[in-house]
Amino acid sequence: MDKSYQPEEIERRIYERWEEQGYFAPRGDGAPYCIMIPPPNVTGTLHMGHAFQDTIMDALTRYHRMKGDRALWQPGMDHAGIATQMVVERLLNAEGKSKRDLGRDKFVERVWQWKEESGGQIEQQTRRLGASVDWTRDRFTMDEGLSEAVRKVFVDLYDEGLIYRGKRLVNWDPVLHTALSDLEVLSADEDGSLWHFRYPLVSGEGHMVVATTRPETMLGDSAVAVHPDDERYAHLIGQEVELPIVGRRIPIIADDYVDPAFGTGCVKITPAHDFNDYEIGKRHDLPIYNILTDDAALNDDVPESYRGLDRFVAREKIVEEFEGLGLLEKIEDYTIKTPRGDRSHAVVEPYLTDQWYVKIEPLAKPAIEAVETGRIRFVPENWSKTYFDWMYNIQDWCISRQLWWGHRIPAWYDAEGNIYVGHDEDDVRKKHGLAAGVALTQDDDVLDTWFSSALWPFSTLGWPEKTREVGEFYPGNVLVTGFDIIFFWVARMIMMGIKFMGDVPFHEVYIHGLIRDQDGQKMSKSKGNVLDPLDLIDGIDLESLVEKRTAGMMQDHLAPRIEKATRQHFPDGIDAHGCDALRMTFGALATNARDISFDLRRIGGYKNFCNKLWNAARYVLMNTESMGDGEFELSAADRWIRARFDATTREMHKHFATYRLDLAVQSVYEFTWHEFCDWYLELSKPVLQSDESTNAMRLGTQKTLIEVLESLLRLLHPIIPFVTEEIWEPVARRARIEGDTIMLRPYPEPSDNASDDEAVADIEWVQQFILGIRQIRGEMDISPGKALPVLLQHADDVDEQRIQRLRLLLQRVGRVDSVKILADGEQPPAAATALLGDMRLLVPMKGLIDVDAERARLDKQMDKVRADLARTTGKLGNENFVNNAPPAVVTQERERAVEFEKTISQLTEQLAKLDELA
RNA sequence: GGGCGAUUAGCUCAGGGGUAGAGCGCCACGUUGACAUCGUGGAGGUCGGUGGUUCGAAACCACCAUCGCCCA
Repeated sequence: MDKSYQPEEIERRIYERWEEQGYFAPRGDGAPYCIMIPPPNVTGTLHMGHAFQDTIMDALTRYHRMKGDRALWQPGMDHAGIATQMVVERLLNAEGKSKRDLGRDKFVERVWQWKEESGGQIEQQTRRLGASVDWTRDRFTMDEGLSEAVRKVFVDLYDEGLIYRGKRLVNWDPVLHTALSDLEVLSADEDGSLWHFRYPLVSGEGHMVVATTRPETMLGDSAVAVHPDDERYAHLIGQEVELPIVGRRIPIIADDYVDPAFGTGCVKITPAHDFNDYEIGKRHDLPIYNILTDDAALNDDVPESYRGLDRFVAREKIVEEFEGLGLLEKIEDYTIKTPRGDRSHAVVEPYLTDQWYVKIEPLAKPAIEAVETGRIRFVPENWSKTYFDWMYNIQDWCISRQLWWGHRIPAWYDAEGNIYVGHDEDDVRKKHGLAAGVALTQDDDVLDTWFSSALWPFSTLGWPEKTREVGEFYPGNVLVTGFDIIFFWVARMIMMGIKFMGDVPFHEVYIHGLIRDQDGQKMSKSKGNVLDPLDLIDGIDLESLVEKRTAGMMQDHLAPRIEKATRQHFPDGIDAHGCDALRMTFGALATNARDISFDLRRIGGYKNFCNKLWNAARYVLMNTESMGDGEFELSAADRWIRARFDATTREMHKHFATYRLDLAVQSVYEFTWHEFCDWYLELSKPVLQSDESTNAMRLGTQKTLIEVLESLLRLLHPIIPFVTEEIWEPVARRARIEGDTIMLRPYPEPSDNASDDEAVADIEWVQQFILGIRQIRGEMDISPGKALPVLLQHADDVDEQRIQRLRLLLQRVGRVDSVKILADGEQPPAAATALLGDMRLLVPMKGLIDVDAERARLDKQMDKVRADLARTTGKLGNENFVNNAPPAVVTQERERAVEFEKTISQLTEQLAKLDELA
């Protein structure tokens, strides 16, 4: 073995072998365990969030696979309609072409080409992360099988009346020319104005003043509304105003929606271009005047001088004209919530179009119940609140998109505009008895990308065909995802799963936090703070990193700033850390927090951990070469480390069961480094190296070294699969364990044996002894190599026995040269002191120890103990405490007080001794 | 406006009614036959604020402050 762990070559080699050997496929006859990967979009490459999520899912899958479950981690990718179409359109634009130049078929072909590239990259990245997904079952949302599932669901829902076509106001993206669902629209405060317009009363008795943030929409006004209880305007209700510029007479109506305190209390009503106004229009049966085109320019239903103008140009012109007419009352600065498309970032327009909708309420009801009744559990539990809030207020889902990339809606129209829905044209003709001569054209629109994602838990398993997998792996066990897509995805999977499979798609939803940069900022290309997980694994030099972060920017002007920040944050580029170090970092970050700041400095520690493990293995292998058979004897240290391993195993099971990978990482890190390496390996050295030990003792320790290490590797494997696999092979051979791979060996189970209290107490005593000596050594600046004589005062029988049994450990590990028990009454020489229970460890000072330094050291200890004692006596002096606290707590406090007093008297005595010397 | 969350060591974060924790960073010493990607010792926090509940609060409750997210 190399002297240090070198991950690069090892990782690739091992992953290839795992995949070739088919280890990722479900196997055995254990209980099925299934996780569906949230399919990444084929829009590029995986980011830190994916890598984080993949690590969690892989750890869970490997854990369950090792526990003997028939584990399936289903991989796949999402076609991501709008997102992918935009990426490819941008590529085309860069070539000076548009999608219209290509036409629909060629364009879609081009997107498929892109999908192959991007998908290939994503798969390679997934492999580098060590993900044990079953590649043989890889799926894509636009595969034939999954498309069939989409069509069936659409047709079934339509036939049942749960999908309908309707003319409604939608969120219209005038750049992408498509409808968006509510979820795809992001609103943010932007600076704007509030314009106050005068609308003259037809009666000629003055005017009404309406306030609006959208002047241009006045061309489509159908009414002016006031609150029914608003006395200022009560007499005007039922009268009319004349709409300036347009010249249309529109009524003054009363509606509760109007807030009399806002502006003048008069509101212009534009049913075609505002969601609230649309509702009011419906209530009052107002005419709807659509004034916009698909591009959000004004259409031909407005006065001639406005036709064809962009909405924002028209706005200025309207304001000017009002001013010219003397009808502009005033303009106020005003902050408005501006809705923008989450992909195009264009200001979205409420726009009246024909769209397809899913009637959601009948689907939402059982989905709410599933969480209420606990058939689905959110982890952390809190997220169910978010889920409920949304589900109680859910709106019908607009599922049609005016895109080219996606599942074409399986609906056909005849010349009269009649709608026929079916799996394909033949099916439609058969179903409706349409002759071959009847011309049918298919709906041009495609489905919202989340429509197919909603079917993912069963479409990937082969549904609607009755495959074995559907029976076996549906429902899945847990969905691992971020809270940002609870509405987009989680809720819709639950609805569709219950509807079409008659059961929930999974029983637990583990919601993890979102990875942000070291400052808590969301990682995004335009901020230039994205990290490629592969760069953390393989490392990258500064110039390449700068190049990577600034290439292909949508906004070139940001590049210099990004370059500067990058050079500042990563002056030396990024070191290679290996996949396991990255995975362990992600594991440690998998807390319940919703935002996770990824600080590069954390990963270094886990790289060192891998190296530590590697070297521990080297030590174990070196020292077990000559391991024979025969009689063996376990020492206290052997028994102690086995007990500690057992306890750690218990913790690991608990942490996996509760999705606390952070605590799992902490437990196993602590055990590996601080118990196994720092103590046990050190304690094993005297046994292996001393002439005093017997063959049976040596063999006992050798067996313990190899057995605990082998088990430890299995304990760690779900989190750091590569290094554990690499080490496991020689270790397992040495331990005479069969098997080609650690990943199919059983996960350690805690033993049923009672914990080995005697051995634990022995070793804890040894630790206290050695720590006492080390403390003296450290603070007295005595070289670690210098062996010290130690005298013991007040040693009781137990101490004496332990000294006999454990002397070798004290001497070798504590670097103690001799241990001598002072007889009662024997006068000790001047010495530095450490306390171990009632016993006092004395290191004679002659030539070694500075009296003042020792006094300072003891004073410090004294201060601490006195403070402790004061707190304890304070408590005990409080009648309420003694009467009300649980007896065990009171007893504990009393014992503590006795301890502290004893310690104080010992320290006092020792300080007096020092004074005698001075 | 409604909802949710965060505030603990210099940094990143665990914890949780009974003596404040980890990793990283920092200081000192040290090449001890696994590991200098290391070892040993050490410094460092009145747990955001104010009230309340309690024998006891960093933890539970209320309010406030600051920051953040989601929904109108």
